Amino acid sequence: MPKRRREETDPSAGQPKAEPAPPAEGGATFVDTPDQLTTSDGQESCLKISSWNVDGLRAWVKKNGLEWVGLESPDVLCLQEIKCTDPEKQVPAAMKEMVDYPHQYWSSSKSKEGYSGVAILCKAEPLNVTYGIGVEEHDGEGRLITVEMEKCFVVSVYVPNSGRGLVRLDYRQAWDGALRGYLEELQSRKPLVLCGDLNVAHDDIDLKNPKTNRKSAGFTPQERQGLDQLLGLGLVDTFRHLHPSLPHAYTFWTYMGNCRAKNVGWRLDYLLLSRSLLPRLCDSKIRTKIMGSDHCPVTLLLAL
Amino acid sequence: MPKRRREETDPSAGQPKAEPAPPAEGGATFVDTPDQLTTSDGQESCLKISSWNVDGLRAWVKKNGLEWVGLESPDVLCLQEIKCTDPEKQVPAAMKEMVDYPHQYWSSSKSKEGYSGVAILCKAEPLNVTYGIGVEEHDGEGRLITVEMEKCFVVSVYVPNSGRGLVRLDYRQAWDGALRGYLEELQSRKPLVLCGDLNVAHDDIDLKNPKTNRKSAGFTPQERQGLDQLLGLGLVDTFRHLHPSLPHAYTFWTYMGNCRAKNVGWRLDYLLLSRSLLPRLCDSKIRTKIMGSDHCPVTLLLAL
DNA sequence: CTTGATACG
DNA sequence: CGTAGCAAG
Repeated sequence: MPKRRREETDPSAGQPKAEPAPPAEGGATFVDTPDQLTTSDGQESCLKISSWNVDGLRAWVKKNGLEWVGLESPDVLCLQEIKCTDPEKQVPAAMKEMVDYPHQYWSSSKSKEGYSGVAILCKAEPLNVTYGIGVEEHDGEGRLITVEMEKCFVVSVYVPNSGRGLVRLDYRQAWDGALRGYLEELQSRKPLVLCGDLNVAHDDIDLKNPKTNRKSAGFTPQERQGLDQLLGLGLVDTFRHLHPSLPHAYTFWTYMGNCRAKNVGWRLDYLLLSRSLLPRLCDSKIRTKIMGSDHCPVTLLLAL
Repeated sequence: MPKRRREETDPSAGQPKAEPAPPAEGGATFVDTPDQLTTSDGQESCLKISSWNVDGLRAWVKKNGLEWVGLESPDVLCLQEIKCTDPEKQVPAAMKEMVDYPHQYWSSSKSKEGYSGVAILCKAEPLNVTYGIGVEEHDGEGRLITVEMEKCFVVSVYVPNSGRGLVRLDYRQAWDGALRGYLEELQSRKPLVLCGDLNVAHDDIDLKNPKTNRKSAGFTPQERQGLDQLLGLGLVDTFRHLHPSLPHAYTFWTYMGNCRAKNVGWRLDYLLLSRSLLPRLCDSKIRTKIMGSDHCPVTLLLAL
């Protein structure tokens, strides 16, 4: 019997998931079922990976983001948009001193102050850590860190936003291509988990208002095709794989206009898994209710 | 018997003022005695003028600054550092619609956004209103408004800060000179009351730490001499006139380091009165306890 | 709407 | 420390 990561037993474990039901108030959302702690063939989860676009690490810490980290207790925590130009000095002590996460890796934007930036925190020391995608022109904004584990790579990524008026769509497409090249090479060595804010809703089901957003950053044909091509590398959108037609499941809501209360959101945060690891997938969760940013965290459970 | 401005009778009216006594907690401050509502020869106060550096009008309104205005109910209210680039649009409606103050005059910085700016609000319509000191190079930052009343001019002024490292001390001295010229001419026509943030502590008694601030903006010999020269025009520092050696009486406390709680402050806000009106002086008050800005308001009572 | 950097005090 | 502007999302 594989080692267990906690005491709890889930009565619904192994049962098929319930599909959507309208909530009592606010906009429609999906039902948050209990975590599935085993694979379809009964292997138990032992690797938990979470990802969260924190929209400013320091503000997020003040809003008790760390409390959730303690409760979720992932083995690997990927963060995006930390907005710390100098992580050494700017990351709050409470974060740096978390006893469960002695292995912390930070990357920040060299060009713009207080912009972008990603991190990976690990309970166990990884075999190796690398920063960026190895292409000078795409590695100045602190957008990617890779940690190498025994059985896989884990990547924390913050894909560039195409901007109001799509002013940065061209750059975005260049980035998407470069990221693809990087991941293709990486995956040729070992399977991988790509975690983070891909800044694109893949399909109509992945945002509240697909009709009116076909020309908006995050839902242009170009960006959607970029994700298509990423999946073409043999990466699986784990959440959508488990819930092929589950609507109202979003990970981002703009702060404007009370969108979160109305569940007017976008699914921008993904946990992509190399197809070879799909048999090891236990669950892929969207922690819809967790507050602290304009994004919510997502969590992957693997029997690895 | 002169007309009365309110019902209240003050039991200590006509009595000599009590001088300082250390407070129970926090730093030493002066005892806030009741308002003196008559002149030394028994004429009753009928003109009340208040001045307040609000350090951002919109934030100050949110902090209920208007509530104090309603309670104090001055005939003329002078404000400084309103930080509204476009008063028409940016002054909160609650302010513009105050029924007691139908006559409102605003001036804002044309050069820097959200910087400086002064105002005068009147219960009664003034005979005339003018903006600035009539010198082009000193009238771009919204630093002075003059209203003409029957018996006097009332001026709301925000004197330029000399800045960290005294980077603007030269400009400050030019301003001080130009202000002097303006007031000299004004006073030749009618006595005046100069209200506002003169951005200088006149003497050692006017700030908590004179020793360590001799080279700080607001206490340089140059700035202090500027105020000397202003007084040389025949203007009386009304508060100091009434309390020649009263220490710990400040109108400004930096937000840094909890200075207000410790009464580590500066007396930067003044109510200067043409000497000819001195017989009409009833009282000059520092409303030390009134919150809403890093300055507190000051109030002048005249039998005019 | 919210973060963070900047100017100014 | 706090206000107000800005860029970015």
